[in-house]
Amino acid sequence: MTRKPASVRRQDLVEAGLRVIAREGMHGATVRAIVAEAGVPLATFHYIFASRDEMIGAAYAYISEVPGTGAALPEDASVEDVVRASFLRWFERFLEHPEYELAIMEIMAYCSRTPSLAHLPGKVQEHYLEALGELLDHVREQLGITAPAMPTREVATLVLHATDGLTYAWLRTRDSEASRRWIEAVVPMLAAALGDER
Amino acid sequence: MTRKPASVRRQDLVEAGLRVIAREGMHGATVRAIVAEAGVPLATFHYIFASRDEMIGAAYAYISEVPGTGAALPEDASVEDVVRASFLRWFERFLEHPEYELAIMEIMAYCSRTPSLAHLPGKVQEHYLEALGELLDHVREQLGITAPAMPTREVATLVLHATDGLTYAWLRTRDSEASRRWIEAVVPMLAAALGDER
DNA sequence: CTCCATCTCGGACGGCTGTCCCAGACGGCA
DNA sequence: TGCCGTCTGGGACAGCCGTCCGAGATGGAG
Repeated sequence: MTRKPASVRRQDLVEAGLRVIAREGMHGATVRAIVAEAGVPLATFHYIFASRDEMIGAAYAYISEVPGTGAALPEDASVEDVVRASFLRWFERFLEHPEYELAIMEIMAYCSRTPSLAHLPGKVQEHYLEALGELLDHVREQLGITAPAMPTREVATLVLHATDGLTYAWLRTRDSEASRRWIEAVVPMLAAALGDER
Repeated sequence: MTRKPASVRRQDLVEAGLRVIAREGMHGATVRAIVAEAGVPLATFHYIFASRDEMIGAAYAYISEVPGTGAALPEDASVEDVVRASFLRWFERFLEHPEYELAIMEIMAYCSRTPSLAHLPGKVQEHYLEALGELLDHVREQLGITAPAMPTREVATLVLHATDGLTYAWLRTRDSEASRRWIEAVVPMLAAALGDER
């Protein structure tokens, strides 16, 4: 086995762990399955992590560091057009790897059940809201919105709840067409909150 | 042990299973933990269920049979008032046992990972939408709404996504005040969809 | 009362789990 | 070159897992 510093091994294992959880679920993500995915011997795992829980926590924290969807806006777009395009782009990316969103949901549930990890979901949410807020501010600037109907933070909350609701519902039904219809209905509401007052 | 017909034992075990999942999570809901909760010997479990998975499926199906929140409307209420009151009542009930919603989320994830149970989440969602639709029609009738802005089914979808989003987000943050603020922002949108056109 | 379907229940099975120990191999620095 | 901190990796541990067996208790039907 090629010799690697612990920090690199750590990231390898975290990424392998996420792949296994996405493929097999939290139930099948045993230490042995993860080291097999990473191609390292079993004992390496506990050389890097004190426990399996620590690794799960590291994986959950790792997730929220992945960057959001950067946006490239068309020239003469309305607020509604921009919101629709952004939301749909997020959704299409979601559809490429829905099992990852299921994995994130499972990890969240596991963390909130585990005392030593219970603080993480709140931090992840905070990270989401911050990243979303920056994105929204950027969009508002580009669209020349000067008298917003709602503070950025509140709009970010609105959007996050929307993606959360869509994620949960889609994972139950796997009905992408229904999801797109729902997006179509929600976009005007989000656009109204993002745009200028009245 | 008092002698009971299999059908009653079955329900006992399902309810005990739900209690254990709500308390310990799917991870801790072992067959042994469930029979201990129900107060029956281990072998009884496999006398009733062919496998643990079968019991999980039965538990998930059992959930969607629990009735929704019946509503008692005030006399001269606006559409918005009714929507707000209904949503807040649902939320207060949610807050009484949030660990049950977490349990349902975990069961949903587990089912959608397990081939023999993968069809259940879709059925549960269908059941939700149907029950919600009936409730909404009832509300519309009482409020004298004759030219709805949106078909019932679509409004039900809107509401379900809203509760899903709130559930997911609250479970991360456990911030009830933020949730109430979000409800306040969403209620007008839902009311507009529920009420008469324009 | 007798019979038999139904239900109870202690115990055991192999397999898998997270964690740990310890000997050994590597490779940068003195 | 020799040393020593860093990393590798085989193997083992106790414990828990889902599932199964088979003998015994029960109680309503005939």
